[in-house]
Amino acid sequence: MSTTPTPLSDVALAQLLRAHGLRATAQRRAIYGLFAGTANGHLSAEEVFQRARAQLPELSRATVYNALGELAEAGLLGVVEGPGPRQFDANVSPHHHFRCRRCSGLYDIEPGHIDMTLREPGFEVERAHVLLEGLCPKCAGGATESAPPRPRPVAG
Amino acid sequence: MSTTPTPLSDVALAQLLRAHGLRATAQRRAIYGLFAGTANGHLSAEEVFQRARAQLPELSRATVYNALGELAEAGLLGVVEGPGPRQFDANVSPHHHFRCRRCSGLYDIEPGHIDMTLREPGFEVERAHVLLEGLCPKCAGGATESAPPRPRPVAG
DNA sequence: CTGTCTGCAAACTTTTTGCATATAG
DNA sequence: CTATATGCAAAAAGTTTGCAGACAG
Repeated sequence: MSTTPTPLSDVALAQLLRAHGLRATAQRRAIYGLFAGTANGHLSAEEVFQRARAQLPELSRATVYNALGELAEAGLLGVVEGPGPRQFDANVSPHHHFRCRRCSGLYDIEPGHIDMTLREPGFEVERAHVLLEGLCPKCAGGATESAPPRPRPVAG
Repeated sequence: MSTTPTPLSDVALAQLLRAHGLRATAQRRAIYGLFAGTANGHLSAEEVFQRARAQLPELSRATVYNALGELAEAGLLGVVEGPGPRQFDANVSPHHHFRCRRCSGLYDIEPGHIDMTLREPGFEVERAHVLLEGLCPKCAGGATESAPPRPRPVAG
């Protein structure tokens, strides 16, 4: 139940960003630094905004949303959708999640620890949901790879 | 990849609702009828609103949201969270989902068909996410079962 | 320099809420 | 009858967008 507890230096952050094709702006460094630093953190856009603003009072929400989206697309952050605001996850290795119905806390669950009846002690699973994402037969077949990344859902 | 294709009668709908502790109002019958009728449907609140309004022009969105929430809580509908609007699912038996990155289509995946590399032919899985919900050790232990059902997330 | 990123403000989508009226049981 | 559900309208929450100016490379 943990992630890399590596508080990255500002230079290291910049390198990481560039290595992933992103310009190393102060905003992105601060934002990604929150994750790289605090490790196993799950943060919402709003939480990121609040914390990053401590270092960059000028920071705007739009930039936070942009940056988080880019970091996620670049593979530096994971995204967890569910009830309530989207959560961004410092842990990008394949793993799952447990969300508490009462406190809404989000916990990492290692792949090996899951057999649909969860061996992780202490957790009382009431509902398990697997959501796969990718291309459906309609879209995968013959389609010319290039389309709106997120055309407002329609549920086929 | 299917659900009960049973177009329930109005009386049957009413009975079902009452059996689950819900008053059988015209609105709820119309709304739940959409699911019980069209079977394997995944519908967003907005889609439900549009379709149900055909029968009940007075119907309001607030009522749709209320009804869907109650139906879900009663176990008559499943809920699928993800990118975009929440989807309500007529299929309440344990199963999973596949969402297409391109068209956002949502497909039922039977439990047996999933081994994290999906044997369902035609689907190209790019991302698999398991989200478990229930009570975490903090909340399960000693806690006096009674708390806000959905206290705005905080991600512990 | 030049293309990308930022901040601002405004819009948009989805969902929730308060309150008076209507209706199921 | 009475508690519960509805409709309306307004607001909240979360996210996206357009555009002029700033900054990384």
